Amino acid sequence: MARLHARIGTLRQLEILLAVYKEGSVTGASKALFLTQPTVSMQLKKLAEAVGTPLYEQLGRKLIFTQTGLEVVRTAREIMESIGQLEMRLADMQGLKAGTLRLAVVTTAKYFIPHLLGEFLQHYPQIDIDFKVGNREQIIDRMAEGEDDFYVFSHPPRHNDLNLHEFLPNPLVAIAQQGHPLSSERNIPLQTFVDQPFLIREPGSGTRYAIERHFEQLGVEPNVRMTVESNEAIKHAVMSGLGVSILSSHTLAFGGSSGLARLDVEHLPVTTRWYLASLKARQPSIVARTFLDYVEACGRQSMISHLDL
Amino acid sequence: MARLHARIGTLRQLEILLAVYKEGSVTGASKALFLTQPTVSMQLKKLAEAVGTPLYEQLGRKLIFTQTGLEVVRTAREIMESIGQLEMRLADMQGLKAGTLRLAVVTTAKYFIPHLLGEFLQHYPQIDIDFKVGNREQIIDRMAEGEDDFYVFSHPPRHNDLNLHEFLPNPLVAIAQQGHPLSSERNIPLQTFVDQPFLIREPGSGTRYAIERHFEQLGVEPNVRMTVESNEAIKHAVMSGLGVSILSSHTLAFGGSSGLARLDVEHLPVTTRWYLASLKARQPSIVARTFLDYVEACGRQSMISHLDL
DNA sequence: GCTTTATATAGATTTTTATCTATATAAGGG
DNA sequence: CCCTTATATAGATAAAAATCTATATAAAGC
Repeated sequence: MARLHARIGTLRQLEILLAVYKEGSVTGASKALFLTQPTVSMQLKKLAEAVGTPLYEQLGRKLIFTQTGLEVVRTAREIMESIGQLEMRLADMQGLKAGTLRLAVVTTAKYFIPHLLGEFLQHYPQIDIDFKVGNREQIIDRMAEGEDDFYVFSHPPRHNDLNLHEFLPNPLVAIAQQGHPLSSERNIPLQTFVDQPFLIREPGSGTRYAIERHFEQLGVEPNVRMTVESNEAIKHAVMSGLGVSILSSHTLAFGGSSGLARLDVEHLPVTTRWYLASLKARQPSIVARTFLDYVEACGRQSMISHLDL
Repeated sequence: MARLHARIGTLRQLEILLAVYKEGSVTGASKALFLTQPTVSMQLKKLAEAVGTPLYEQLGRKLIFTQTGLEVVRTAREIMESIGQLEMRLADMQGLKAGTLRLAVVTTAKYFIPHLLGEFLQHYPQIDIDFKVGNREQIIDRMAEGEDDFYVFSHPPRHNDLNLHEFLPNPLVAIAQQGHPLSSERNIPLQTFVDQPFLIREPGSGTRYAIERHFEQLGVEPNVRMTVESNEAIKHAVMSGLGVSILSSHTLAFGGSSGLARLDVEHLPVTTRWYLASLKARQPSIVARTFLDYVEACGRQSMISHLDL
């Protein structure tokens, strides 16, 4: 019986295979791993030789994994998972709070998450953070890969295989240019507000989703003049008088409301919440559990105190 | 982040660790792996360095695994299991009947199992066989490790987590020295038989277990003069006139009855059966399934045809 | 058609892994 | 006490693994 790795390759080769599978290309994987493309190509060749069968075929610019390749990818994942679990168990035994916390957050959460993380890291300086930002739809897609500890949404998808931890209010408030005629009025009729030129986030964003639902329930339709793919761009458009909008208070916190006025409109703010979502199928690491404990114990209070506008 | 195997060692080192754990010693493992003892010692040292903690301590001549060591053993097993599963899936995909069939059989089964295996291997020459022999008690102990595809018993333990496949009759017959006064008699009274000097297998053996139970049910007690730990030794003792005994027909098959006579005793032979037992918790490999199919389809008939005495 | 993107192969080099022989040290058993 | 059993360490060597630079070939895109 041949030595084990003569039959299945080395751990390094399996690592490289997973990177190629993930990136979808040899060149992409080489960049991600800081290697040259020929290194990756050669390692994959050796792995295929060890296994005894081609792992993928090249179709023009695309790599098409063979069934064998997919099975080897699966096993490589299992092995990496076993190793990851070992490291967690060892860390547990050592009472170490070290490792990587992986978060994927919707765009609007990027305004407060770094502050929350900063405070968390003061307590646990050994923890690394891997922090990805995307709109709601992108984060939902990313969840399918299951590589993150938590996903931060204000409107999590309806899933039975998700753990949801509500952790913070996320009020969506009406804003206008500072000095706007409506800015000095109280209890502005909603219809007056939505008749203004209205700026809204792109389809797929949680903020747009919440606004559309709220307006639908109230039976009003905003006078949309511009769809904008960034909270910052919306703020600047409002500041320059292009229209009014509704944004999360979080985008306005930490000094983010200069040049803007909050409008007092009936039926607003839209009351939403922030959730930490995690996959039930994913065993939480110590780091993940530590973060969750921290958020519930003190991170929440700290973030709320920054929401006054 | 350091390269994977810098944190957990190489697959080879994990293989070696498992051998040390299994053999209980560095020297034992080196023999099992056909390596020198210092090689094994060095590889374990490197593995402990990769993991960052001692894996075992030496207490005089004994190795005591640390908790960390046990966790690494566990992960090594998971990894080997994943690799084993991959190989089975690949073999499945290739329609290959190759791999290793692992059997652990009680002593008496060693008389026919090699013949059965020989015929099986003519059909599937790519299959390797790993074949262990022990008495009933030893095989039951071995089952706790769950490393074998099948365990061959005539009296399997009563377990809910076992699959049992009855596959062959195992008649236990009375024997005496060729030319013995009783050898020409028909329908010998049982009491006459058990009054002869009686030779019996050692406690823990399936044959002894079956005989004791049968005699208990019939309310007789054999005149035991010798306990012998081997079927062959019993046969030779009987041949030289030291007494009579009861042994499985299988020990007498394939030319194994020269110098012996079978006695026609009332209430004998004891009718027992051979079982292939497998653990429900263990996913059967293709090879295991193939063997089971073979046994049920033709191996059984072949073995029965050799039982005429 | 030309340029860009993408993988494979060749050749070379460095580093690492795996293993051996020789020896030292310690513990257990008679 | 001496011999045997057992692991660790030192030093050396060969093989394998990992990686790079250079180049060839093919397909896609403009």
